[in-house]
Amino acid sequence: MPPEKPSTRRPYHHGDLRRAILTAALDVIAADGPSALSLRDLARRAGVSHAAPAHHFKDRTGLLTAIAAEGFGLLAGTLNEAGDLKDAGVRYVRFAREHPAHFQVMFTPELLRADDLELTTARTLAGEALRGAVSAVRPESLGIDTRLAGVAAWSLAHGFATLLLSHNLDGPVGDKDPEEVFRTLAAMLFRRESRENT
Amino acid sequence: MPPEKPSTRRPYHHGDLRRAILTAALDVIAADGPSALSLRDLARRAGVSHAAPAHHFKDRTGLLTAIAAEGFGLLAGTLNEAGDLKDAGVRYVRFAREHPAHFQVMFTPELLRADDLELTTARTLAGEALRGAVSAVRPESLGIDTRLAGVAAWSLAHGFATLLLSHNLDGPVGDKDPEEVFRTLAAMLFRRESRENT
DNA sequence: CCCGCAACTTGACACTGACAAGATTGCCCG
DNA sequence: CGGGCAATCTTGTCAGTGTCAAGTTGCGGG
Repeated sequence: MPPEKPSTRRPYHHGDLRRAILTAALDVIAADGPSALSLRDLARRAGVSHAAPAHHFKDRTGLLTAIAAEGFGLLAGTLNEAGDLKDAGVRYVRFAREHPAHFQVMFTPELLRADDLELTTARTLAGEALRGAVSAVRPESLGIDTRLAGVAAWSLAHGFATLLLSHNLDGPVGDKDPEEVFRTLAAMLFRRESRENT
Repeated sequence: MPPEKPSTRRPYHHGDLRRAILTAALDVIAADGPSALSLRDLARRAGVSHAAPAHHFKDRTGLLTAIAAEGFGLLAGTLNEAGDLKDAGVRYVRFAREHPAHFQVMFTPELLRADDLELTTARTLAGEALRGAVSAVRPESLGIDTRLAGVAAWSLAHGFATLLLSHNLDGPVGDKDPEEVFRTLAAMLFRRESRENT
């Protein structure tokens, strides 16, 4: 008898196994962190054999590197749409909240293949987007070195996002909208000197 | 013959296996991150059997939780010695650089036993030290909510430290002293409004 | 002195990432 | 149109890991 049992029988070719494994991996990482990620578990979820993922990502490191590259691409995209620097910061925080798995992996270099081409180019793109947003505020008009202003803005946004994801701001921020809170912080950092009276 | 070969013969009891494993673990984590940590490897380094670590830490999670608790203790100690808030920030950054393994584990909650007593008390201590340093600047005199000022200061220091450890500031900061750079950032955040003329 | 308990060992099991070799299938080129 | 080829996926295997259970060793207090 030929294997015509289409309802239960899986096709030999998954169709889009790469995407399926990526999204499953993102779920696992968002829930339990990168250390909880198991290639065999992802294969089981996708209904394929335990060695199938290796064909798309070669490695565990390869999978995580692909995730990081995708993350930097997404981040660059949203940063490039930002109006001003404060908006860029808000988008940075929003990105971390909407893509926690990407975010976490992007900034854990020991999990990544540092010389991967897709990764490095995507990261460069995101870096340029960030620098663009910073230079738009003309920090030199505040008497501040542009590069330092960039580091300050990035540190503030990155620290806020990181603390948020690690549930260290649940107390202070409470149920307030994190993006709104961050807007206040950004205002603290880049307020003009009030030379005008009052 | 009695076992008098102190040079080659290992005693059955290690002496201070707990500390030995902790420091070995810190080395591994600082070099290759928490995911590279293997209990069996630590046991080998200490010259004990593969199950010996479990007696002191029960778990891999237990070991990491102990590291995090120790880290929060150290952090609380140094923050309590800070003169003002800027100094506290500098100490925060210095702590991250001098104890990168502790720092990384402390802020990776999915690796920790969240309800561990030692951990929660140490973390609370560190949190109080931080709040103390923030309240000392009387942020309300700047027209800023104290709680938000704390979040801002913490975010800035934490983001800077995190980006530093993940080698994301190697370009911008270069070979400059990171603590000095951070001093500049802190000054940006908490400068007074220059109401006085000039 | 001895006995109890903490520190450590030995052994086992299920799970994992990685590799090698084979099976299946879509599809491109003749 | 059909044959082969390369991409995709499977099966089998190996060393390494965390964790548990059960046994050993040896120190210190009764």
